[in-house]
Amino acid sequence: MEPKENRTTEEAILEAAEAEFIEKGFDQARTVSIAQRAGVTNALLHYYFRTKEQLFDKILDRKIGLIEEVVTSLFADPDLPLKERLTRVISRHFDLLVANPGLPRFLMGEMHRVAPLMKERVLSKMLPALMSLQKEIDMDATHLLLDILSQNMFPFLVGPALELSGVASEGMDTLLEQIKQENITIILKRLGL
Amino acid sequence: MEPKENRTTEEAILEAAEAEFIEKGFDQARTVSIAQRAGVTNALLHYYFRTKEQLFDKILDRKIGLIEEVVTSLFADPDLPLKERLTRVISRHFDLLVANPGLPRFLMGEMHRVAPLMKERVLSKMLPALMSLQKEIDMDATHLLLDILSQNMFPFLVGPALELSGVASEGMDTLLEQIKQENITIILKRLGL
DNA sequence: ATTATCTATAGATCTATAGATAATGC
DNA sequence: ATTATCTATAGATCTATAGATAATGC
Repeated sequence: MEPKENRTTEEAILEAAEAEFIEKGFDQARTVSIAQRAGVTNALLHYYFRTKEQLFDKILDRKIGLIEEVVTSLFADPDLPLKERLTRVISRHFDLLVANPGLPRFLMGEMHRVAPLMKERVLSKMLPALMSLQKEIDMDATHLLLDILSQNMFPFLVGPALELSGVASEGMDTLLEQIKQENITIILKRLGL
Repeated sequence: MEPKENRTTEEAILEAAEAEFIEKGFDQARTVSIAQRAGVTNALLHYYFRTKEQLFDKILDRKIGLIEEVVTSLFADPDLPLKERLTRVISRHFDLLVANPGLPRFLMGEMHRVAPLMKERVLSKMLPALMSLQKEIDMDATHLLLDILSQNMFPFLVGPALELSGVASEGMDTLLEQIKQENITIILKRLGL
């Protein structure tokens, strides 16, 4: 048959792969398990994506795209006051993490694979925006950006440990909202805004 | 021969294992590679430690011991003013990380294995100290502790990415000292100290 | 007559053990 | 006569491919 534009199978594999990779990381993820989740034979996975690594790269690419989007949007609207722009960026990034709570752990865990792609895509695209931001603030702009990302990511990294500290899942929504506001306040305060 | 109290071989394996596990994590670590580093056959590794997992647990135990030590020492000296105690704890913990820069990534990466042991050992031991601390501050004490740990750990987690932001390794010492002081300031400021 | 899918399996990679031998303390 | 060490390999586990067959567009 001709390329039946079979989004269904291909997408099913991609979705299953995303879930599996984020849950278990590259090493613990099993191609057979991914195929199973997708409801296909593992041979099909290789038919569509050739190797486990190529499949992983597709997933990683998507995820980095998400971050890229948020972070660069941060530096759009140069007319908006600095304070508003920062608030927005922090807020959007945090919301992204709420929607993808496994992302920080995933990225950290696969840092060796992530770093090069991250460098190529995110950092290079952001350089001009960072330079312009640098004119508006005292501290190092890259440092500030890293601080924002890290401060937002941390609660998700220690998620499992958070349960330890006895946070019931009912109060989770309000707790997250609280943390978000705290993060905004802390960053702004650091800049004297 | 009788148990020749052969610390040399056993310790060699432990040291090699520590390096390998911290570099590569449990999954990527190879028992053969560990044995090689230690200058012995991999059969010996199994002879002394039975399984890869048991060897790993030995290493993990040591590392958690380090953190436990610092964190609990944090709450010793109840006579010292709060500000001094916190400064000490943050400082000691940061120094520990400087001496073990791979530790944060390792712990995060193996969180599933780490969490239970962490809970059992560190948290339970710390509970009384946390309760007493709670009387002295407004915010949640556990939250504060997590903040301290996370704030200190982050620079090491994003270490690879730090290189990206163009930090030369010559200035590393002073940079780290700077970050440490910043972290202290930030935490104290948050408590109004 | 090209693409999609399946079954079966080759091949690679690792952990762990069996079994033999060397070293050492009693 | 017990412990330490070596060589060789069994066994488990996964990825990836070969080769056959079913489905579909031209």
